Amino acid sequence: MFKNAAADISTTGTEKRLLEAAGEIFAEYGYRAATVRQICERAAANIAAVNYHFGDKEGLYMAVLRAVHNAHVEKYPPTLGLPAGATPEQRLRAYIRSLLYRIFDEGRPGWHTKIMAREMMEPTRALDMLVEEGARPLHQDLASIVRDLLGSKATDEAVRLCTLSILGQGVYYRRARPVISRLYPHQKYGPKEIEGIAEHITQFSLLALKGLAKKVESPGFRRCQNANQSQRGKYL
Amino acid sequence: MFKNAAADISTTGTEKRLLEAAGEIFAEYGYRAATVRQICERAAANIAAVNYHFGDKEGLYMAVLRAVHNAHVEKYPPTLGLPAGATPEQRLRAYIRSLLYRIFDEGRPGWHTKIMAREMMEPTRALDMLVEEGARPLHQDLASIVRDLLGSKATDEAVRLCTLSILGQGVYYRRARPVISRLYPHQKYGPKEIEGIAEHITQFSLLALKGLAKKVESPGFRRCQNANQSQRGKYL
Amino acid sequence: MFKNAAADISTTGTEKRLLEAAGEIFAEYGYRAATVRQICERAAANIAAVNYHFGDKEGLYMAVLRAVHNAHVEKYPPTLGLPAGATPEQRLRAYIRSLLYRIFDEGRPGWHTKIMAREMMEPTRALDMLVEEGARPLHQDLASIVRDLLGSKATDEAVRLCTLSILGQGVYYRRARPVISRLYPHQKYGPKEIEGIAEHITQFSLLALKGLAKKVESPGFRRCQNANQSQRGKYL
Amino acid sequence: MFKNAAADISTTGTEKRLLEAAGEIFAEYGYRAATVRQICERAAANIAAVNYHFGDKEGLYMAVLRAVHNAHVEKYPPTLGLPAGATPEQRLRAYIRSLLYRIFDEGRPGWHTKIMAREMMEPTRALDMLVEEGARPLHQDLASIVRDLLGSKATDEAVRLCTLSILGQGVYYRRARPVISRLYPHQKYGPKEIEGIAEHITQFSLLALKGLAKKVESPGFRRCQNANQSQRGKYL
DNA sequence: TATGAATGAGGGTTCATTCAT
DNA sequence: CATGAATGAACCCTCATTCAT
Repeated sequence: MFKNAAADISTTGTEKRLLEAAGEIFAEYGYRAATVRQICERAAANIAAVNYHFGDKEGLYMAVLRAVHNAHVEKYPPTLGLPAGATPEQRLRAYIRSLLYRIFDEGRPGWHTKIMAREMMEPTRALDMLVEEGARPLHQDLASIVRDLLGSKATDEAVRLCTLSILGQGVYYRRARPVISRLYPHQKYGPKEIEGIAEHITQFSLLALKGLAKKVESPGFRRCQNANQSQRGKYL
Repeated sequence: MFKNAAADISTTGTEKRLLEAAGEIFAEYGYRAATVRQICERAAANIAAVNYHFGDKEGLYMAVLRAVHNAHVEKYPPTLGLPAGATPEQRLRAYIRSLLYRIFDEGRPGWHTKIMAREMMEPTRALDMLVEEGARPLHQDLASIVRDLLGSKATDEAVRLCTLSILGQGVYYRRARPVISRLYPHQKYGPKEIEGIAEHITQFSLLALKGLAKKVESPGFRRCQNANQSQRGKYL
Repeated sequence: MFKNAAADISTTGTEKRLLEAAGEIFAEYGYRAATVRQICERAAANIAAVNYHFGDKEGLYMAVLRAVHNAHVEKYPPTLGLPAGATPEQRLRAYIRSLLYRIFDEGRPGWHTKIMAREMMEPTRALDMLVEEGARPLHQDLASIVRDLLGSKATDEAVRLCTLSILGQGVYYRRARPVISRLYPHQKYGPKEIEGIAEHITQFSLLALKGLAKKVESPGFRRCQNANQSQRGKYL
Repeated sequence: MFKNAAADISTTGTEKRLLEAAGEIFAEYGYRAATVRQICERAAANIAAVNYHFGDKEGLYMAVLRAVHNAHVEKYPPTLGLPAGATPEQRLRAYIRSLLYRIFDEGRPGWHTKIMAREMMEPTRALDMLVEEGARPLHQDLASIVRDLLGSKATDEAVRLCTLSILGQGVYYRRARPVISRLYPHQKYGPKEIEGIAEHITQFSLLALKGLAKKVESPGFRRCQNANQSQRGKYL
């Protein structure tokens, strides 16, 4: 059909510029609102270049996702650069800081977060790949930290719920930014503030996890998870 | 100009059907991708009906937002139906349950959440209204609960961070649903599961808040919030 | 069909307001660009009022033309208010002044000139009426003055050509106003300037007519009118 | 933006056909009433061709004006083909004949006159260009001839008024054609008749100018121009 | 390998007109 | 008599895509 039906390593200059431009524009305007004319213009390429190199608009979008994903894991490696014998607390803090820096990243890998957010809203066929190669490892990394902090008796469900609670706290800062910036107009998000937020989420989550860890060891925790409304009072 | 320049109580059948159809379609496809032709078709109305009743596409969108917002506050009143002397713990639980039911609501008021999510991604001029009339009271309600739980010595910043941490946990279930459902394909979200999630978030947050409340009363907490990396170790 | 298929004397309030509003708007925007909504809005009438009272847009236009024409002959009677024994020179001056005041009239009868100008550009079926009842008498009035000034030996063709030459001078000020105002931006057209222009056209035309009158009486004038290029030199 | 943002010499076949068709249709129906569908149909081009080649309808209109203007000055060069030592009388006659041939031209450059006439009625942004590049030189050419004939003592105002008087006589034949053809239905406008009209206007104007030239040299002419009504009698 | 002219479907919007009330 | 909701055709324009070169 067209040139790059399958993943292809060799990319010409035009192709690179096209990916670059498309990344910016897809991140900024979304898949629908972005136009190939706009992309080609910014890439100083011919209108037909998109169809020639990527088949169609969707092919270009997929290629952008692949490229952005690669750039992302390259800049934010899952190892987090921690020493081998790091404590769960240290690993959690490192994880959260990494997450927040990713979220507030305005540079090229920041496209990843924006495009990911768009995929959540209107999933395309690319979301499966992004989940498998991006989100799942990230979730599993955090889950293993959480498991270490909750203790071996914690159920899988408890680990999952806590994992989502931690991720949710961080991700909210991207998702709700338009609202937050309207609610607190004077708040800035420089490196210092990001560190502050990371520290807060770390503390907040550690306190919760440690509290839960205690409860897990006391009898009745499992029932508590499934408690219906009438039973709820006694746990608080 | 057109018929409904200002808010109008009397709505004809066509107008109602138009609002209904537009609500569904805007929620599903977003403002840009939704077409007036599609909306009119579903509403069994003429193409020109949008122009006649609402001026243009944007006017229809604003009217939908108004209607959806009204239906929303009607179905989920901010009072939460709690008795006067409810404890902060009870109020927090009620708040979180209300939030989650709102989030998982698939019916008409559920459009509110979907449309709100779309506004986050691509804010229109309507977002200001939605924030002022919807998000701000919700934030303030939760913030006052958090303040009660943190104690009077807590700083405004601490209250704000904790408020966002709680909201983030809940909202994540809507935002990340496409990812979560891929990570845990067998998970269902019936009333029982929603209750379970609400209970988890409540417990998680209460443990964290109570832990923080203790720290606030011990000297050094303020420094902790602003701690830089080198100082961080001693708080854990 | 509709109410006013034929000319009707009795006009309700709505009808009058509709004619009034339509006159202004047709004069300003032309038949095509004018919209019935705009007209009805200005007339504070219902949208359907045009169809009810005048059948359709064209019916309204015709009614406007009739009304404007009547108002026109009422304000500018062809008698020009001259005494019985007025000399041809006096009659010519009066005619030209009347013509210019008509042309520069910005009030309601001024619509006549504007609408007439539009009819020239895109004649409708109404033009026949306007010519017969408006333009023809005006031409004939001027032609009789011209005949008196040229003398009895002047041919009909000479009279016609001179008549058109005089009318053309005056009408040019309306037709070419956008150009003239760009060529001479500082020129104003108050009563004083209009008098000046009228005086100029009168002088210019009288000198020409008197010169032609002399030639008519000298042999060879008839040949002059049909002269081909090679013969032309000897007349100048 | 689109292809022809700036003036472009190389025009494809489609572009030429589009200009051709647009010229005819704009001249016939005017800017508003003309539809791009109609134009594209006549040009055997796709609807989107207008957008591609000229940006939008207005861009096409501007391009038509440029093209028509160029064709116009090419066919009717301002030099008029007169020998160097031509007398003012000869230059006036040549000017008027050129004007009339332009006015009665039914071919492509004739669009110029029609479109110019439409611009007068509903000026667009193009009128400025047309005036500067078309009308102003034409006015100035005639004004210099008039000045030669009136003599050096004539005021600028007198020159301007006489210039407009001469132009008005000629232009009237286009503007009022629908009326004139109704008043004198048997009149034809072949080359012979056009020559006759040109000769008449030349004679008419020369006689007037010469008469005025005499007056200018007699004392009191300046007062005559500004004379109010009570003073008018003594000049006739 | 790359271009730019050309395409056709579909976008939102405007308009004069009609019809039940 | 008069209304206003409703209609459908047509408007200009945008878009991703294709094709001959």
